[in-house]
Parts: sequence; C-alpha cells; structure tokens
Amino acid sequence: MTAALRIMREEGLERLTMRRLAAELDTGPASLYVYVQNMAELHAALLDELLADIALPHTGPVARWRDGLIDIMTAYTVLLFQHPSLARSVLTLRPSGPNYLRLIDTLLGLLNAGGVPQRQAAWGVNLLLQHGTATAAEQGTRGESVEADGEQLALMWLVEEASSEDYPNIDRARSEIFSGTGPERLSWALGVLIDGIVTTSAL
Amino acid sequence: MTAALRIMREEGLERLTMRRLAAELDTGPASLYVYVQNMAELHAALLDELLADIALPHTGPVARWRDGLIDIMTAYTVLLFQHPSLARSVLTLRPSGPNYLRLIDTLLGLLNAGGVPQRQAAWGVNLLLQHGTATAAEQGTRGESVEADGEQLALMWLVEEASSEDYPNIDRARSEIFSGTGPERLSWALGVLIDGIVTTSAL
DNA sequence: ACCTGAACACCGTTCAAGT
DNA sequence: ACCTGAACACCGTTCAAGT
Repeated sequence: MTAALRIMREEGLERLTMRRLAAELDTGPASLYVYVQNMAELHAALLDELLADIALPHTGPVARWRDGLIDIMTAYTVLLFQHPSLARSVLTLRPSGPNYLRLIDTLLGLLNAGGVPQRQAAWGVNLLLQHGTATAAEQGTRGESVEADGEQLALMWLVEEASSEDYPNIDRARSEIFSGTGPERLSWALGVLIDGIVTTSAL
Repeated sequence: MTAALRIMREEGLERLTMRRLAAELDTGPASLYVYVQNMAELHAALLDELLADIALPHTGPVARWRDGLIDIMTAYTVLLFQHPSLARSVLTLRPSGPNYLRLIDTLLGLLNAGGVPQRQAAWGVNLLLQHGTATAAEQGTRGESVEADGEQLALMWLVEEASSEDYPNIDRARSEIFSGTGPERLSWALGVLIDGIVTTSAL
C-alpha cells in the first residue's frame, strides 16, 4: 500500500494503474485482486491513508466549535486539492475507512457543541464534506493537465465576451465572477455552509 | 450529435465511447476528431444540449425570486441525476455553452432580485451549481452499478456497527445520518445554501 | 483540403493453470 | 489454498496515407 501512495504522490493518481502498481511490486496485475476487490477499493484505502495525517482537535474549548469546523474542513479540502483525481474518485465512493469515520465523528461533535439539532448536524456534515470533495475535484484540475487550464481560459474569455444583450446579469456581475483568491472563496463558502446549517431547520 | 444523445439516454455515458459513436455513424474513431477536440468537449456539448430543456422563468414576480432559485436548481439537479456520469464529467469541465451561460445569467438575476450584493451573488451561483453537480455525481451512482449499491450498504453497516466508544457522536446521530428522502435532503440543502448566500457577506 | 484505416500505447478484470 | 501468466474485451488519440 506504501507503493501505491508513493506512485500517487510522485506521478499522480492517473498513473497509478493496476498494471503499473503490479509492475512496481514485481508481479502481474491479477495478484492485486487478492488484496482489493477493484480500483475503487484501492482509492478508498488511499483516502483513508491520507486522512490519517489531518489533525483532529477533538478536545478544545467548546466555544471555539466554529473555528474547529473551519480548520478541519480547510485541512480536508487542502488535502484533496493536492490529489484532485482522488477527490473525483472519492465523490462516488462513500468512503468507510476508520479515519473517515473519525472525521465524521469529529465534525458531528463540533456541530453538537454549537447546539445544532441532531438532524441538521447529520445532514450538515454530509453537505460540508461533499463541498470539500467537490471543490477539490473541480478546482484541482488546474495545472494537472494543460487542457484544463485551456478550458478555464476559454470560459473566462466567453464570460468576458458575453454580450450584455444576451446575458445582462453576467454583464453586470462580470467583475465578480472570477474575483477573489481560492482561499478567500473557500472560507466564504465554509461560512455560508456553517451559517446555513446552524440556522436552517430541517423539515 | 443526436446519435451521441441517443446512446447516452439508452445505454448511459459509460457506453458512449468514441469508438462506439464512430461505429454508429459508420466511420472510424479518427473522424470524430474533426468535430470535437476530445472526449471532454463531447461531454460539454451533451450537457449544453440537455440544458436546453430546462425551463428558465426569466420573467415573473420579483418577490418570488427564492422559489425561482429553488425550482431551477431542483430542475438542474434532477436533470443531472439521470446522467450521473455526465455530472462527474461536468464537475471537471467548466462548461461554457450558451445554455449554461443562460442558466448562470438567470440565477444571477434571481439573486439580484433578492437584493444580494454582486459578489455574494456571483460566488453564490458557483456554490449552487457546484452543489447540484456534486449531488448528482455522488448520489446518482445508486443503481448505475451493482458495486455502488454494495458500497452504500457497506457504509450503512459500518455506521450501524460503529462502536459508541470509538465514535460517540456517530452513535448519537445514528438515526439521522441516513434519514430523510433524497428530495427532502435536496430541498434542505438548497435552503441552507440560499440562506447562507443571502446572509453571509464576502470578505 | 478533407477524411480515415490502422496503429500506438495503453486500460481493468477474469480465469485456467501452475505451485 | 494461494497466486499469477496470459488472455479478454476493451479504451482515447494520433498520423500517415488515401480520396
């Protein structure tokens, strides 16, 4: 499993194929299926391995629950940002490793500390983690491939050129659509989510 | 392009390969590269085609801006729910077709009608669309493959079994983690996002 | 100039056969 | 019982060669 982590870190998840990993371990690809059922299970194992490294301040002053949430969610998002294609995989994975359960448990605990009703807390954790994963999967494309950068530029150009007759609201919002830095937008989004989770009652 | 849509609708995006589409059009795969640059561009074109069908109530009473947002976002999410693997593709695509721009413009208009400051509106549209796309990509896996259902069950089992010592908060929230129906959770999430976007000022 | 057959360089997964 | 070579059934993309 360390070999898999190394390949991912050094060459990216794209290059971590069953055949490549098998070659690294001096065997045939069929042998890997003794340890994992399929590619998805390998990705799940990698995620849990990575999650072992994020700091979970399970204890701490109850009053700082909001900062705790933001810190953990930022760490989670930044972690996946470094492995965008893993994030893409995680989105369809429903991870279930011990470190992922620990992460869920900690987030739930912080929302509980904030006095958020149980249902909102449970649904909110889902929303928060989905946002982190999706943000990494989406934004993280930058730099991973040349085409992705090209597409980003193509969209910016289109938005620049979007005629004020056809798209009057885009025209008005033009300057804000790509404004702000990644961290600024992430911290705003986390604020939106947490505020909404705390104040919006379910059903 | 109609052939591509038909294959996707009848057999799923997974089966819509360059080779399969070329065969359908009685030619070799190389010929497709005259019309699209790559697979991503084909997916982008498909998304824009689908978006042509969603109703955009651009006009209407200004006071109903919130309902308008919820209606459009629900339609967008439901649309992608039927094509989960397209949703996965869209997440990394930064779509730029005319119908996608129209969707952005309409959402911006509704947030403007709600008196949301320009920056919050612009960033908020991003957040809303990302949520819709990610939800479809994530939940939509159900039924598309047998393994995905199995993984869902595996997670439910793990959460059921999660010991109260190791994961006390999961233990307490157990009954709520999988509670509610898809539509209930979607409408709650949209409420969270809209409330948060309206009330959380950027920077 | 426009189109495409055939090849390049790969995939994940299965299974019969070996140890 | 455990492991794996070789095969199955595919991919997206490129490019030299034809029309």
